[in-house]
Amino acid sequence: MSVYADILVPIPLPRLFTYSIAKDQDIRIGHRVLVPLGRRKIYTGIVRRIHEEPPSMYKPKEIIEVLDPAPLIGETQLKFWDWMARYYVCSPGEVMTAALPAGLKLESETRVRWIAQEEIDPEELNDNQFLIAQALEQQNELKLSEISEIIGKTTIHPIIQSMIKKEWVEVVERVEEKYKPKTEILWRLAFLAENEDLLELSFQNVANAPKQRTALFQFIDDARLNHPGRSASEWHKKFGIGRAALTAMRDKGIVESYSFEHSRLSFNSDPEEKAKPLSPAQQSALDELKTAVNTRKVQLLHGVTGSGKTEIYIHLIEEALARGEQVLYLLPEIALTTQIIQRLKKYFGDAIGVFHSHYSQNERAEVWQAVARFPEENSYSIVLGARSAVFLPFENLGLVIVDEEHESSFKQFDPAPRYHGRDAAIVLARLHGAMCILGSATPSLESYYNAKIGKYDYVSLTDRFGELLLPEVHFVDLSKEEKTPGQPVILSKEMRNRIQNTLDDKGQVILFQNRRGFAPILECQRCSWTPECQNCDVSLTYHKQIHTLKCHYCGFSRQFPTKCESCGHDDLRTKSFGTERIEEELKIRFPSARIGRMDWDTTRRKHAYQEIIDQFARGEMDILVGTQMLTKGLDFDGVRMVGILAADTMMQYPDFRAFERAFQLMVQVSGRAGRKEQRGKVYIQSYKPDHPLLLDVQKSDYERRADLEIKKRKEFHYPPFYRLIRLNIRHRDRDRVSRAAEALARPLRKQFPQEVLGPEFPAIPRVRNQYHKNIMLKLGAADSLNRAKEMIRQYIEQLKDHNDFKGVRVVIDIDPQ
DNA sequence: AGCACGCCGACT
DNA sequence: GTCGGCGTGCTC
Repeated sequence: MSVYADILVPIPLPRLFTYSIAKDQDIRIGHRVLVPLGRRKIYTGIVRRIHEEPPSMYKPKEIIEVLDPAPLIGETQLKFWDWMARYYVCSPGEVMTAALPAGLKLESETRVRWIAQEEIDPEELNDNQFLIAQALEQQNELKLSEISEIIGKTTIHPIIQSMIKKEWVEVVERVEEKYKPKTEILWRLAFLAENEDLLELSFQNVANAPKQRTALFQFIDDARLNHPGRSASEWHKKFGIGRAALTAMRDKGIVESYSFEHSRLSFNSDPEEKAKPLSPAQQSALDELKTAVNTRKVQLLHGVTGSGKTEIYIHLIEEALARGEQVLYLLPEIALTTQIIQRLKKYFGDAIGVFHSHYSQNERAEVWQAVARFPEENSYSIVLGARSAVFLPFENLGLVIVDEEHESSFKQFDPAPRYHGRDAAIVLARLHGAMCILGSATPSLESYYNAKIGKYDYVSLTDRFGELLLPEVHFVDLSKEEKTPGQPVILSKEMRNRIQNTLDDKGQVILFQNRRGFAPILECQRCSWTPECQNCDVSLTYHKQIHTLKCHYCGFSRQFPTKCESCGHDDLRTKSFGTERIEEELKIRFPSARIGRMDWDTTRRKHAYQEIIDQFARGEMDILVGTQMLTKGLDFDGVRMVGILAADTMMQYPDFRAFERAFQLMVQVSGRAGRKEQRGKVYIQSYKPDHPLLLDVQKSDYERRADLEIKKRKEFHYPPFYRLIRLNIRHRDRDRVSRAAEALARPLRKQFPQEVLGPEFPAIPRVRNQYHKNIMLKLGAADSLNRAKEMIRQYIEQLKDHNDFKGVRVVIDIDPQ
């Protein structure tokens, strides 16, 4: 009886493929295998099902090789992958691509090789063939991409085919092990240190060479301590033994050099500290959270900045480790700084692994393996990571922490799977039966609402630890500011004075400007009135080309107003300014101050972000200007003052989450002021200093603001009351996109009346020569999410059958941000 | 995602 | 005529 396996391959295909298993192959579910796919490619696959049903329509190919002795992907992981593909409506292959580090995904590469024995008469070759032949003389083998580069063409297959026909070249498929262990050449004693005879002989051999004699003593000491050996550079630096002495000793047969494989990860730091005792408030929060050990209900920990959430996590982690369980600690990428890593390493030493998108593929493969080894030696029981850490091979996960859970950067945007790290972590915890804790100083409305209706438990920690006081929040009224016509006020007079005073007192200043301030929003120069959408409660965006105001959410558009509809003033202008401009202004206003900037542009280099933070922390900078990067996980003791320069643009951003985000950002930035002893000061520039949102920020009244926003969400049919699905339609032809989007929207409107927004061009309608259009679908509690997804799938299928819509791509984004 | 196949406009 | 670009469909 033949046995078959359904294999998952890392390409965006809707189905699994069936292969036959050879008699001598020991294959189980979750095994990593090598399979042929298509004419010549070879891919890494994962075994999903083993059965004895021979396919009737085709003859299955055979599995080439089983890559590991034991299955690499566990049962729970496979279930998690399935959930993700189903929930986020993507192919299982796309999930596999995201989940498995590239170092563990072998893939074949086509190479062309010269095989003709005799010399070929150049007359016989055409130009392209000549170029390839010439290149193959230099290099034995060429990749297809290299050939395409050499002859400067994209279509190269016919040329290669013609050369194969003449038997000049052949193509070979090479599968390379992508993961490469890091190796180092070490020097050690060539024999056992217990061998007295050889020792004696060796000493005679180096009698006339003082350097070698010194070295020999060290080699013997090392050997007795089971030291693996030292590199040539270490011999030189530490003991002054040069390469010449080493090679001389090798020639005499005393020492040897060998290649030593060592991990990129270090397993040599032990915990230095025990968890600190908790304050009464922290202790009671901890006790409340621990009820989840039995209930397995998601816990929302609402703890203001400085309340010591991390300490509580440390206690929970200790307890999970004591139970022999693994821990996953998720943070948004930008909050994953060395500050938090080092802090946790102090308590847990080598037990903690870090997983980051900045890591190389080899490092990621090693972290993967170190998690998989659990609970053996040199393995990770705790992982601190960004969202992709949810894919690590946990077998016995007992605790999942998602800190800064409100951060929208937890959502993967492109490519698929477009998953939310927090939501995926909650599902992962449920699959493992693990405790799940969401932490934030400003919880997302979704989580807060879930806590309100009792789906989650709500634990609040409102005292700042160790007498820390909430910062004092003051407003600067920009409407009272004298201004040069046509120029926005960047730094008001009062803001400049406050900065000067802080600098005079040797305090540091943080100035915050949301990058979103670039969205062109129309504003009255007298009363700061801004036109808003009649359906969506958001500001309209000015579109210069068509001189129209538009809502990016529902697509509503209106004419450019001739005068302010609030005060009748006729001077309406678009306003926006960014961090770079602020930096310039500061340099002019405070020529002697040392000014730094932290935004997307200045942190693109690999360590730039860390360098800026370190410089600022060491007090080598007086003023730091930046975007929301400043809000995350940074504790600076010297900061006396925080300035928020454009509170209004944050609130006017055309998005239903604008107020939620503005509140979160302002509260989080304010939290950077005055960590110890001194009460920090926060100054907020605004044209509407009496805006209720700003007053909530001033009082740090999260709950009032959240309750209010929740009411609005309910009224305007937004999450958490309605689920959103965004359909993104793309094609090179603008009109075809519009027609296809309309054709897709029509059946949706019929099926879900009132709840289809768009189709609309996004703010940037053309990206990389592709036009985009979005349809937003809102699903109420009565609608079944699965039914809706199935329908969308069908509609997209129907769309593709239509001749006019050939080549139109539709991307589905579930719970878009 | 690759890759082959086949259609069609541009140049030796 | 053939070369090469590009759209379309298939991969166990």
